[in-house]
Amino acid sequence: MTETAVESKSQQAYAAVKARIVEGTYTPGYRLVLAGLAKDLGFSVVPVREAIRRLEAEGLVKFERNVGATVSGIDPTEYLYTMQTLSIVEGAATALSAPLIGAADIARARAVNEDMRECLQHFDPIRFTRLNQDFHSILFEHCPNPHILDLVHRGWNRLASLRSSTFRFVPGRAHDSVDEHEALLKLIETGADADTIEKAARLHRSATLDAYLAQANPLPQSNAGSLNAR
Amino acid sequence: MTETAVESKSQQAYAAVKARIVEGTYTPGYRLVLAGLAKDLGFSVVPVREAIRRLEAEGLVKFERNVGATVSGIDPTEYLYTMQTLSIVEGAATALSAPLIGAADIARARAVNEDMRECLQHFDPIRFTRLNQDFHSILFEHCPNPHILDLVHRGWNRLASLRSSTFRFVPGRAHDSVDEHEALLKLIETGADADTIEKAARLHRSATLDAYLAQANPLPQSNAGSLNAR
DNA sequence: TCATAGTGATTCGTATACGATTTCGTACTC
DNA sequence: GAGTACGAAATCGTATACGAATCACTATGA
Repeated sequence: MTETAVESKSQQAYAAVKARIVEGTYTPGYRLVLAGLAKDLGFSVVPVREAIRRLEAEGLVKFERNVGATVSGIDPTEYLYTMQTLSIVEGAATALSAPLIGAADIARARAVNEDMRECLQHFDPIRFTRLNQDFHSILFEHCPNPHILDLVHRGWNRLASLRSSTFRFVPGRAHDSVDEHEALLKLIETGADADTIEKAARLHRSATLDAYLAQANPLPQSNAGSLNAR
Repeated sequence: MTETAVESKSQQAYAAVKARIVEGTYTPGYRLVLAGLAKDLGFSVVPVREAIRRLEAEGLVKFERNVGATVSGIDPTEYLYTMQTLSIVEGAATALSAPLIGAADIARARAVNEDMRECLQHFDPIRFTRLNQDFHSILFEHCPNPHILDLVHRGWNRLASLRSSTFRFVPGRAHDSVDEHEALLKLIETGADADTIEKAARLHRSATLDAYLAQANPLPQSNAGSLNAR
């Protein structure tokens, strides 16, 4: 009883390290030493090791044999890959979810989007990003295919760990983003077909990516990142 | 020197167990006992444990806390999820690869497809499935986004471990499949736009899924699995 | 006869210990 | 003065050991 139901130490270690990465205690490049983490958390190295390997599988840390683990950096290339992948799986997840999204969900999403619109005034990239995630979560969480849903979560996790908060780099994108959200809601509300919704959701994300690329790399590098160009 | 460069034991254990699963030594439902595997492979349990967790992350085995691991079964639902996910990521990977596929690749793919066509006579599902993977590999391996490519590989891995070899269940599908391959090649050859290629690749796979569903479940269950259904 | 509590066996979870590998600093030689 | 070889420190990789959780079986009682 007392229901300790405490998760395994591997699990605890995983959650703890992940939290510190996402919250920024461990910045990219930070060296994760097994023994150090173990002593810090009060565990032995074995569960910590397992946690690190899990984080590696998710791409939050890089691990090198006989050398050690470091927190993954904001490699712009990685960011591009992650965003592109996310545009595809999130688009699919949103399209699959659409038929299962009820009026209540739409209302909640719309409320969140209004918060975002307000947020545009005294712009706070962190808060805006959080709201953005809330918004999209409402749209894709009903996805009936757990594998796809898992891929979406992984993508968001990576973005979070990259601490990019794209909107910090491209504040101008925020305004368009809010408008696109409303358009997306309208599509879902009116029961648009899956293909249309998928395309809209995908474009919404790759537009953010393109905005980032345009800002990071002045030359208009065609559509290196966009799959839906044309 | 001598360049043992031997992989870590975790890695060896991972490869060994995975091979046995794919090749069918360990059939679905088979119970993977850590101590047993360890003694069998000559390692200690620690590396074996890590290998199992990796396989779990890839979905080849199911792991339950304090209970143990078993080889994932041919749960039809899992098959559906995997195929649907693969249709999406493989479609995207193929579309992204298309511009990078040269004439030589096309020729190789076409040769493989001819083998498949021959194979239709004295039908051998195992060989046909292998050729099928070869064919598609040529089409998506050039994908410049490593994340997406990784997702595709994982999907194929799962299918392999499920040992479904769909064509064993739906031999009638094989003929159409070969024709669709040729059509796909033509699209790539003529430089069709990414969206068209993606759609074709996706449909090609979901058609296989639909054939399986139709066979497994006589009643025409609308489009439970297909995202591109109209 | 069926339900339930108790007991033993099996297997996982984690700690500790030690060997293997890499890295970095230092001294030596050309 | 620059480059190389050697060695010590740091860190990972794996083995072994023991505690904890789960499961299967049996005995007991209603």
